[in-house]
Amino acid sequence: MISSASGDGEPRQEDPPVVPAGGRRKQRVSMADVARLAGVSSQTVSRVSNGHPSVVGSTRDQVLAAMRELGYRPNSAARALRYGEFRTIGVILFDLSSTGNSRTLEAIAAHAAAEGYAITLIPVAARTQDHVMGAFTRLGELAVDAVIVIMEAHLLDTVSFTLPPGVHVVMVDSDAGDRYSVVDTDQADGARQAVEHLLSLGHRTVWHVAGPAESFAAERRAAAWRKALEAAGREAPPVRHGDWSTDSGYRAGLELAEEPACTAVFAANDQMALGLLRAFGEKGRRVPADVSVVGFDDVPGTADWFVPPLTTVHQDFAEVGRRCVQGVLDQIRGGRHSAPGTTLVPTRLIVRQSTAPPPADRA
Amino acid sequence: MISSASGDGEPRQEDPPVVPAGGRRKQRVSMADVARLAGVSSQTVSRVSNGHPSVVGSTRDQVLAAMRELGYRPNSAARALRYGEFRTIGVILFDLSSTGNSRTLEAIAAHAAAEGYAITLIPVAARTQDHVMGAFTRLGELAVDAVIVIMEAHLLDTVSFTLPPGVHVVMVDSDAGDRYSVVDTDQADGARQAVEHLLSLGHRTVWHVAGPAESFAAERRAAAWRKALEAAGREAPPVRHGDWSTDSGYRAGLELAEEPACTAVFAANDQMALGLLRAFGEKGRRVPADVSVVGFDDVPGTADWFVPPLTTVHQDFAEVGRRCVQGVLDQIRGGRHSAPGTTLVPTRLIVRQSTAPPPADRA
DNA sequence: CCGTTAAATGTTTGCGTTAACATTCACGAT
DNA sequence: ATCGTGAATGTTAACGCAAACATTTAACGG
Repeated sequence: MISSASGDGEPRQEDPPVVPAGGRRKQRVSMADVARLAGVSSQTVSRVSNGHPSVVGSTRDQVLAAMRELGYRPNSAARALRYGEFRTIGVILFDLSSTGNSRTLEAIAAHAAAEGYAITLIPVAARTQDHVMGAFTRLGELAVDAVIVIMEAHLLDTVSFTLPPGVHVVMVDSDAGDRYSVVDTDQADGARQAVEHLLSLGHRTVWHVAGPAESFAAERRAAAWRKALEAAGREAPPVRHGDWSTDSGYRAGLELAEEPACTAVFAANDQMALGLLRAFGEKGRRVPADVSVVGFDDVPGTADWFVPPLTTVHQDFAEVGRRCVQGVLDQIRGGRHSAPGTTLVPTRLIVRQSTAPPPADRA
Repeated sequence: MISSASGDGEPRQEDPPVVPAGGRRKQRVSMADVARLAGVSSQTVSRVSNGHPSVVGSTRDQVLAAMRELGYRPNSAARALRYGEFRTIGVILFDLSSTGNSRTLEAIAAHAAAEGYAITLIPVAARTQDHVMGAFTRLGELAVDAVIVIMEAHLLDTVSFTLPPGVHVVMVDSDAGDRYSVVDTDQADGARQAVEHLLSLGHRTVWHVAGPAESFAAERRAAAWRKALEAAGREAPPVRHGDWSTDSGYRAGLELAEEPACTAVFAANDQMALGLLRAFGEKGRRVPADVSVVGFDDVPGTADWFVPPLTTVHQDFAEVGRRCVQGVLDQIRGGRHSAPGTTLVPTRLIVRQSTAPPPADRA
């Protein structure tokens, strides 16, 4: 019995093997500790830890055993200090409540992880210059090699100065393509598809419920809507502005229901389209028999469950996230900084049941 | 393509003054650099940087000026190495696509930021032991002082060993309250409120569409539903299991629509409730005249826009996030580890228009 | 004037890691 | 034997910061 020396055996199962007895002990195990136990130098431990080839098998095994026994894990702060990089990407954003943002973030996190990068979140409390400034200040003190900014560009104009040197940047959803590296979904083409779909069904023109005026995405969609109508030689009806919320779409819908000429509406997002559906329903305007509605976003598990299921423009947020990560990694690895330019991720129209030809008397 | 439509053409714009001319030079400015320029020792720079009192005004100003001129920012890796802590909290989660998770994360990020902590995201690619294990392994190499785990507990059983020592943990939505520190919404009480509301309207009993069997939250809600029925001396009808998706709710709804005795349904989340509404609509069962429906979650901007607006149990995700951060900070500051125990965040029933007394012939 | 004290600043050191260089050792060629 | 040669391992130094300790300076009572 090898264990006789230790007095009693330890038949008890090791409950939480994780907490070192004292609770507040020396906590971290360093290479030196492992080296001591394995009877080698800490450099050898480092080599094993990094899979360096010139360590003979027997030594490697000893070191690995010592690591396991002590529960060694490398100290990433020391590593970062040594290498001068953190292998971390910061993400600055306003809110996660929009599907688009959270899905983009999810994709960013997944791809960054695959590349061995961690994601640090830098939330911005409110949409004010002050808070944005604060976030960028915090960013300056943070351990990140690059930043992905998910934010309307106009809020950045006054703070771009404070972007710390040596930090690479990619923006999402921005019109700053002339100054920064930008990834965006092809808003304009999505809006064009929506309008052309409705026109091809026989509608005279298409009404538009836009997002808030401060939003670049909203502006883009509105501009493309107008352009597509002009290209087809149709008149553009007056625009209603919402704030992305279901409620604002509802209010716009109550107004539009009173417009007898309105047979087709393009809403700048699905939430507002939902509000439209509700308003039209209450006003006795049937969708799609009397009015056709197209949304934007294709919120999964929702847009397809509207009554009726919503024809909408699908955005590929996962692809946006992927390209963001690709963008910052290119910058980091290439040593370049923010090469200005815009990458557009295609959108596509998903035709469901909220669109149909206009009523016969208005065709 | 970049639409240069914004063609303002203002070449007068100041370049960021921060980048040292060479563009790609030694990049990082250290305390030593600042010290040299200011003509002081690097320790004095350190003192200024940390607001230490014993630096005379004139010296402080000199140092601050030098910092500004060089664009100095402290190296958090060195700081972390020195202090032995990272001021960072890791968050492990499966997906951000559920409203609950993303809202919880948002609250966590906001409160952590307020406390001077950063958030590092550790996404888990898929719901398999392998992937979970992988995430925890990565976690071991990550620069975090504590971890918040947003995940069904049963997936953790086999991996709990690998929780690195010295890392504090708080779990969300878990039944591991006996082993870990857990924060959860009061699922059971929410379900109880839903059932009692329906019974008080006069329904004989309440049917239930549960979440997937693996989910602890689903199990809790189902158990509380059953208990509330029993407490009222009612029979519990057979449970349908969905998978949280709208579609699974729809399928369950098609079945329930064939049950003439079914006048009240409690769905384990809003998505499935939406599917129910749709199925009942298609089958000619009016909500709430023929059947009452209650959901769970109160997805903002959505549940209140269902047709009819959904009576549902509101979850305070922001509060959950807040308490998670509070929990890990208590552990970090108190030097304690994961004090087992569960904190429950209250839920409350929001009565809208999807519930009503049962049809007269079935009261 | 000195000595004492405290305030302001400087010097040394080590946090954990790894690149760069130094050493040891076995072995085959001379 | 002796000397390379190269593979395996060890030693040193530095990354940027701040605690601990050391030094200088100013102020003041005797």
